Amino acid sequence: MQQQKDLPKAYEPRHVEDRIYEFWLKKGYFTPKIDRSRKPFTIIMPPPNVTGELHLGHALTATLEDIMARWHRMKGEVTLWLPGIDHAGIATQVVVERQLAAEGLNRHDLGREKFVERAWQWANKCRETVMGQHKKLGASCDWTRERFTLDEGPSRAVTTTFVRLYHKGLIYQGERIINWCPRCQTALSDLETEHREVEGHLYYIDYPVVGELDHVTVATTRPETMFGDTAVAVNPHDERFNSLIGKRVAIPVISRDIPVIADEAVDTTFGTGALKVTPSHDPVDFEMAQRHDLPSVNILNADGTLNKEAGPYEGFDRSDCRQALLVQLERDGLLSKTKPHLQSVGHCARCDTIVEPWASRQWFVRAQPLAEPAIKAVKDGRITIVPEQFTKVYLHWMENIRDWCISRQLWWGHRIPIWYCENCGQPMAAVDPPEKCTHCGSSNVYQESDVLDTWFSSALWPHSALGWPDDTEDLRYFYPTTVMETGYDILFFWVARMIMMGIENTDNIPFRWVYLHGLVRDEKGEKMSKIKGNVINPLAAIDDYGADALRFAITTGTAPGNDVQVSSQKLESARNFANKLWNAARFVTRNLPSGSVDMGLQPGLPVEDRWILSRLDRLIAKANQLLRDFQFGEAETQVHDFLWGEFCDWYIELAKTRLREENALSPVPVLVQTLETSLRLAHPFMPFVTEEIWQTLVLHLPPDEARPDSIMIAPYPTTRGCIDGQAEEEMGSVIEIIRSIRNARSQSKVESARWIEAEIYAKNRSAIETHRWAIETLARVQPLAILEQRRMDENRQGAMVLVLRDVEIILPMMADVDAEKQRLEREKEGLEVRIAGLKNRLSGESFLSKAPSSVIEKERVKLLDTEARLEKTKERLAQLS
RNA sequence: GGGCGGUUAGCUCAGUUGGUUAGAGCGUCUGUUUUACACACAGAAGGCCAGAGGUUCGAGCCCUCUACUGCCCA
Repeated sequence: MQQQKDLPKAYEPRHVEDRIYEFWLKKGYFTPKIDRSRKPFTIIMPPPNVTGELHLGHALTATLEDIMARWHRMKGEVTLWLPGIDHAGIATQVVVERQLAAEGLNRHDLGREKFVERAWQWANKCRETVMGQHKKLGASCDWTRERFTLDEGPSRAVTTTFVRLYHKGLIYQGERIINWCPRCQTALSDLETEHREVEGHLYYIDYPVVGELDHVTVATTRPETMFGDTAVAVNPHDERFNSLIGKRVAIPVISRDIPVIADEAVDTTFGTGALKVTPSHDPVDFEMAQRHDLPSVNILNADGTLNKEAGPYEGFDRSDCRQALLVQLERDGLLSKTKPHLQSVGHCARCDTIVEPWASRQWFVRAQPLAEPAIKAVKDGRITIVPEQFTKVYLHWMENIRDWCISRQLWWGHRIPIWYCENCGQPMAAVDPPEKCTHCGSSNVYQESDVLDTWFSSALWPHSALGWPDDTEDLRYFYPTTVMETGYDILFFWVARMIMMGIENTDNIPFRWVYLHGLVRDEKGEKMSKIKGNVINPLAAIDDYGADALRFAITTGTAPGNDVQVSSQKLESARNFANKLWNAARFVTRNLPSGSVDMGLQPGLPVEDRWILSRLDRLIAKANQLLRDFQFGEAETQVHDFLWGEFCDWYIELAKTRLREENALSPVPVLVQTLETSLRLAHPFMPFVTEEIWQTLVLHLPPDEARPDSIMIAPYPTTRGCIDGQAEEEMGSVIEIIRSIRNARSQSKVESARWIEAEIYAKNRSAIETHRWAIETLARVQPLAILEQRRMDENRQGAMVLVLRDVEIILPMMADVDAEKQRLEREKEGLEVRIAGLKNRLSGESFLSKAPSSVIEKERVKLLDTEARLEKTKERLAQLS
């Protein structure tokens, strides 16, 4: 890789990212080498749709998966992240139909074959686009294994599964009420139907009783369905209607007679208590019709217009029909009441059209037998869902599962592998097209025209993407996979069904872990959508801020399963962090001597060196633990805080003073080691900037055979036993001294360039003395006297006295006496309050007997420290008055 | 109707076995071109952790109820 030895002043992602990605690709790092002696880490990417481009939700998915993949790869595990694309039946068909419409065509003008060809052209283009976008993000997935759900292999997995389930009796064809989208002209599953509360009306319509002057009033939200009524039902215990049961009433307008029946399911409190029964267009009515052996009358055409059953309203669109019918009923005096009513209306998840419940012959999966092992796998802990709260949601859905409508009246998708015989009419299920009917031998067979629900193939994805139904090496090695990572909104669509079908087909769980992330929202907390126009395009964000910044912005400071709000402010601060890291690296490389640097650490390192190495060790332990627990956001925060708040703010500043000092031990080896280790820690989160810096850094280091060519295959840091409590305490003290002097300067409005005089009294004088130069430089104090004991004889009225935990600082000529008195008075009060609290706690008998001794000890030390501080503060106050 | 979340600084959010004086980013205010970084540095202000009870030596965290709010399922 081309690498400049000097880094430009600001990090410029656009000059870096593509070059680095190409380098990784060329090296083949994304493609694992199967090693049967080692357990692999496998993620199958939940495939994005071929309907266009990736949005921020996809970017979040990809980033989290990449974090995991890179971490495990660096840990030396055989890592496979397998990318894929989903054919997205309805969604894609909608897109292609829209393109055709722009040319003044519809799909029937083209015919099925030509239409599917068009869809393939579109799909292939999208496949490229999506791949390119993932590359921009830095996704380290194995492109040599990329799969499309309509590829030959996955397609064969679909037909194989269908045929097996069919023969096991787990797939059946039947007449049921399904959700019909009149715009897409296909059946939908329950999951693809979104219910929304809509302000509608409840219409009270009078049905005349045949042969009498009486009538019965029924209440309905969908008056136009009355043409499909085949009964009026009342509750048998409802005395109001007792005399009506068994009589017949006439449907208004078309005057068809229907019986009045009694059924326990009728809710006497809804409407009038009399219910019109429309078996073809309502699920509850459908069941009631079966109980009473009522006929069904279908009143709709596939496009949502009414058919001949509607008499004068034949050909009307359903909504036009409702309006016109209401006018007529009103005129005829049959509409006795209209009142506002909040109702739940199903909408097509793809095109938002109101769906119609419609009795039709469709293919279904018998879900309950498949759900049982899927429930067990989660209950007995073979599959763990993170975060845990989604386990309940999963189990609740699984335990109440309903049969799954899998046939779609579309052209784009896996065609159902059922053939019918022209002669005997028998259906046959077969993976390969049968030559003749297995029942009568006729060669007159034709295939079912419907295709399968896209999610049917998604359900197989973890094993089909690895080669199933073939017994491939990939399948044997990488299955069951390790983690399924996706948004919680598709827990049912994807995860639940993958578990059902995975176990059914392979007798094994599809993945060990399920990690669910939250949804991406805009800065107002709203879901991003093209209609609202509040989408942040990931590519545009990468262009403006860099891929690392985008990744960091959407994953940092978030808890698993919680929604994330993205804003340009967040992207900006993420970019700033990348730049901070970049500049820290510039500082380090700039101070490297020409030629190779000896990275070796010598014994007897200065305190600040031992301090930063100790802090780094703690970070390493924490980061690994957090990554293990899927707490990526927190891991990133920790890395960020260490790099910015400890390494940059303190260690580099301290190192500067040493670099200026003639005989001081060079901080360079520790600078380099800390930076290099931090880069590896940060690499899974920010792969580009860390690689770019790392490559530059190693140019300065002595050649090392063992060093890999890329940070992405370098080992993830592990702890090295550098924890040094004593160094941490001492540096804590130094930092406290510097901070309080800076604070005092600022309060007293001392110009920042001015040097001021200071005296420090410290019991551990020699320890503080070691840091003399650091304190002088960073607090801008000179001359500085460091003494063991306070010189009691002195009583400088104008001095400011800072009382710290075990140090006192005198800043002569800093304060006006009154202000200083007030400040100390406030401080005294604060300390007294604390002491009172601590004393109170420590005098409680139950606290002393029940709290662990370590906690008690801590409180005691705290009390002693605070009392000492109070004493000194009081002394100073006495001096001033 | 059933279920699951959320409510912590002006805004967006962390806070995972209950244990210092509750944190970060952004924003605000005051200073600063201090040779890595103004995409920065230094300092500051800002919180009855929704409310009420309870458990505990000790509660932002556990339990109960209430309010508001979001989502999922019917």
